[in-house]
Formats: sequence, structure tokens, C-alpha cells
Amino acid sequence: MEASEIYKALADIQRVRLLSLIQTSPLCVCHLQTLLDAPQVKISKQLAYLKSLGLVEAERRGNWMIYRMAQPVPSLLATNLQHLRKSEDSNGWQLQADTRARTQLLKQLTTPKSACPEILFKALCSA
Amino acid sequence: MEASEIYKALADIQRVRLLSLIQTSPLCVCHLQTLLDAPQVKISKQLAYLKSLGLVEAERRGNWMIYRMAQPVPSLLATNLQHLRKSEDSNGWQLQADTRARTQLLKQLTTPKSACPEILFKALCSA
DNA sequence: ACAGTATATTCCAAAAATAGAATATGCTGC
DNA sequence: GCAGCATATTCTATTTTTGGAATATACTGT
Repeated sequence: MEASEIYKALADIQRVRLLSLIQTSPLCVCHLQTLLDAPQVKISKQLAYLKSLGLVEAERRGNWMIYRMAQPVPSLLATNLQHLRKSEDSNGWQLQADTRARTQLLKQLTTPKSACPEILFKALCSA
Repeated sequence: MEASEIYKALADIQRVRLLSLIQTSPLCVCHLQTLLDAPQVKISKQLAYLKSLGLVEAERRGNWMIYRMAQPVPSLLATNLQHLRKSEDSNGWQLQADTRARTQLLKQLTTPKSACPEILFKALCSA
């Protein structure tokens, strides 16, 4: 994996947010859409882009697609995600807010009316 | 300085090489041209780009322009340059080779017939 | 003032990245 | 098989990035 590819992936805050969210544990597209508050086509394309680079992998669960980090995570990527999450600027805050929002979202998944069924929730937590 | 700007700067091996070379100590454009073996216009444009981001600064010495890192170096940039230089891939090797070639070049500067005059050499070494 | 050297900028074409609308695919439940 | 949902892909327009040729600028030495 070329370093420049990783930098291109990181050169867009939306892709960074996707990677950061997925890194903690797998998530399905509908959650990423909600968390980034972005149109479906945009999320889908960016995920396809990250997948084409081999940075993430997708697995289908019924109607839903679960995205996860491809292993092993290139150290260049891991280092930068860590750095960004700790940084005290708007990007850092964004990533921290995303992490909190993600926790909230996953909590709601346990309620009966949630969009994503329990099987998906289990898949997420066992990953 | 936006993180994404730094990543854009790093998303091109040629710019990385420029930054890596300049980081060790200032260099003039003619040296960078020689070391990267790239056309003048390309080097000049990429330096202008890095300058527009505030990552490097330029200072004129007679006909020559000396480029140096702008201080303070953003930690995101410093971390990545360090990481890249240590990496065991083609990029890492390239940066290591550049460092060696740079040392060679500066040695030749002390010889009388070198293109860049001694005053420039002193400027480089005192920086 | 003039010629030469180093570097920067302008102009233009080619290539790449981005975005949205529309459409397609793959799955589920009936 | 059909309707509905989640996600992916195609098509097309727009913007951004890149590269080279030509030209401009800034300086030096004479």
C-alpha cells in the first residue's frame, strides 16, 4: 500500500471520520449515514473508495452492509488516526464527537424499534 | 493549518521529498532540482504550493532562493516525515537515498567550481 | 545599459476528483 | 413473483489538480 494512497484517503475529513468510526468497531452504512449526516450516495462512494484501496472490508448481513477495517491496519494509517483523534482542533473535536454519537447510536440499537435488527448489533459487538 | 492540507501536501512523493530534504536544513532550488531530477517549473510550482500552505519559507540570496521549513513545524507533518523516513518501503528508501545524495551535494559545494557560491553554503550550514 | 543566470508566473490543455440524479442490484417478507 | 428497503453503480456536469511551453521577474557581472 502506497503511502500517498493513505494520505489521499486522509485528505478529506469525511473519509477520516468514516475510518475513525469504523476503526473502533464495524458499522453498517445506515449508521455511517446518520452519524455523518451525509447523502447515501456520498457515503457509499467514499466507502467504495476506501475499499478499493484495501483499507476497509465489507460484509453483507441481510439488507445491510457492515464495514470494518481491513487487517492489518497500515501503521501509517493507525498512527494518523490516533494523532487526529487526540488533536485539539476542529478535526479532533469532530472525531471525538463522532465517537460519542456512535456510542449513543449503538445503545439505541438495543431498543426494539431500531432500524437495524439485533443480529446486526451482535455482529457489531462481537467484532 | 488544516490537517487535510497537510495530507494533501503529503499525498505526492515529490512534495514529500522536498519537505524531507528541506527539513534537515535549508536548500536552494537548484539543489532540489538536481536531487529530484525534475524540471524547474515543477519544482518551483510545488515549492510555491508548499509556501502557500505556510509549510515552507523562502529567502533570496542573490540569484538563489533558499527554502526552509516554516517554524514551528506542525506536529502532524513532523510525525509523518519521521515515519516515512523510517519506513521500509520504496518511499522510505527514496527519502534515505535523498538524504545521502544531499550530503554528497553539500560536500561538493565547498569545491571552487560549484554553481552555488560559498556565501550560500554558509547560509545553509548556519541554519 | 546589456547579457546571462536562477527562479517564478502565466497560459493552456489534459487528467483526476467530486457531486447529484437516476438507475440498478441484492436482499427480505409476503 | 412482487413490493419495499438498503446499498451500489452509472451517467454526466463541475471543479480541482497537474504538467509543459512560453514568458516574466529579479538579480549579477561587465
